[in-house]
Amino acid sequence: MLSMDNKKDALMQALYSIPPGRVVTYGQLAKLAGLGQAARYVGTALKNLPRETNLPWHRVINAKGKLSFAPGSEAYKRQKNLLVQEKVEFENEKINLRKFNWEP
DNA sequence: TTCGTGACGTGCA
DNA sequence: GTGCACGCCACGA
Repeated sequence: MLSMDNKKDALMQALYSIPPGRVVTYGQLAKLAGLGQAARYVGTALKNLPRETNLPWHRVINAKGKLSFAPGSEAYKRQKNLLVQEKVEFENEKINLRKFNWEP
């Protein structure tokens, strides 16, 4: 035991618990996974996820309520599309955390 | 072990 | 609202 992958595991579990139609920030997810202020690590971890994954990585946005991708990029459009499909609304390229932020 | 990097966050001008 | 500096954590060379 004593696996050092627990951080990633905890992160993946926290990620998997995010309900559809809701979003959480990188910092929030880090805290939920028990990683403290490791928002940057969350981004790095999600980056390593395969494109074809069952995990709702698209429900993770930054504290400003926006996507952490260059506007117009393929990745940006991909994430936005997935969120819109879940009824998450965009107000001028940004999400209203008051309405869509998930608080467990 | 030390150094640089990153899909980040918060405070302040 | 926008931009910048600094802080945080984990990771790989």
